[in-house]
This record gives sequence, C-alpha cells and structure tokens, in this order.
Amino acid sequence: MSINLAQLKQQQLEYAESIIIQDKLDFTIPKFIGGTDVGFENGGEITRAAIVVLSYPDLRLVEYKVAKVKTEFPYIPGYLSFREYPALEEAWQQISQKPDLLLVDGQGIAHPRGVGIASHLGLLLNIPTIGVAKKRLYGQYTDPDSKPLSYEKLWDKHGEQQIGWVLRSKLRCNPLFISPGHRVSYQTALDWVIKCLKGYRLPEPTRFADAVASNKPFFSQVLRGM
DNA sequence: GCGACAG
DNA sequence: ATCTTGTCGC
Repeated sequence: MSINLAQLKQQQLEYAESIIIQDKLDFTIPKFIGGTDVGFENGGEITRAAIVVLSYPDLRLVEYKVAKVKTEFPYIPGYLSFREYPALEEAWQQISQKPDLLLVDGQGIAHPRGVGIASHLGLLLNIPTIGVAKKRLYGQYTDPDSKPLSYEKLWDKHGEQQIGWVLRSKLRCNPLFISPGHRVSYQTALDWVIKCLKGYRLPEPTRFADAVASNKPFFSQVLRGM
C-alpha cells in the first residue's frame, strides 16, 4: 500500500476548518460518557479498538464493544487517526447505547494541524469528543504543580494561543494532556475530564477502555462489575 | 541537517 | 502501541 502523506495532510487541513471548539452538546447532564482505547495484536497486524460506555454520574460500566480489523496504516506521529479510526468507527457502530460524550485516547486539537484523533473521530461521527493523551505531541507548557488537579494551559508553537490543558490528575503521576476534540469548549473539556476522575491517573472512561482493550488482570475485574 | 514525535 | 520480571517508592 502506498501512502500519500501530503494528501492526508491536506485532508487534515480541510477537517480542521470544520472542527467546532465550542459547546454543541445535546445534554446538560450526560446520561452516558464513553471512552476509547486501541491496542494491537500479532505484531501490529490486527488493530483492536475498544469503546466503553459508563453511566453518569455513577461512572459504572454499562456496555463495551471491541472491534478487530486488519491494520492497514503505520504509526506516524501526526497521522495516528488514519491508523486507528477504522477500528474505532467499527466499534462505535456496534455500541447500542451511544454515549453523549466520548473521551478519546489521544490528542484533540493539540496537534500540528489541529486535528488529533479525538477531533478526527468527533468530526466524522459528529459527536462531542475530548482528547485525553498521556503524552505531549504538540505545543508548549510549564509543568503543573504537584498538587492533584493542578493544571496549566497548553499553548501553540508560538505561545500565542491555547490549544489545551496539562492536568495533574494524580499525585506523583505524569500529567494528562487534555484538548477539545469536537463540539466541546476548552473549559468543558477540562471540566468533564475532572468530573470523570476517581482517584486514578486516567479518567474512568479511559481507564475502563484500557482494561477492556488489553488482556490484563483488571479486565476480569471490570467484567465482574457489570 | 538535527531533534521531536499521540498510540 | 508491544515485548516482559523484578523492583523501587509511596
């Protein structure tokens, strides 16, 4: 398969113009909040995407779906969505209780062209999304205080415009990189991530998605909670 | 040219 | 992301 990065870059630039960084929500208090995580099998041959649905405000797992598709795109920083979107879209279609808000593992607009996977997904599925990344891809910031829930703004390349937040979700843990995905404002993105924290570094939707997407001990623990 | 670089 | 045991710190 040949990959035309220049063309994909152009596509991202076009998507960027349609991304809405304002609250366009269909709820005041969400009924369900979702989370996503993607893993790989057979040395990357298979992409395994998980989407979980948690009730709000109790944050209990009510449904989850795992979709496996053949991987047809490599990992290239800045182009992650082209690698993971297909599997995530498949998992989304299988979900019967569509969440009102989706926390996506990866960047929202905190991306070189303003279109991280959370934005890409939100735009194509037309749903409110928030990017929750464990590492920085783009932008500059100063480390937030060590006190839990301390945060700093994540700025663009020139330090002129905000593109997200750097949140210390838990004591002695590396911060999270939060940014609007689609149809969500900066403040709302930060607020909902904080509301989904429950003593762990990752917000519950993301944490459950991690558990479901991986094959680890916590997964069986998660299934029991259903 | 060199370093950075989500998952 | 994934391959992997023990291990250091709270």
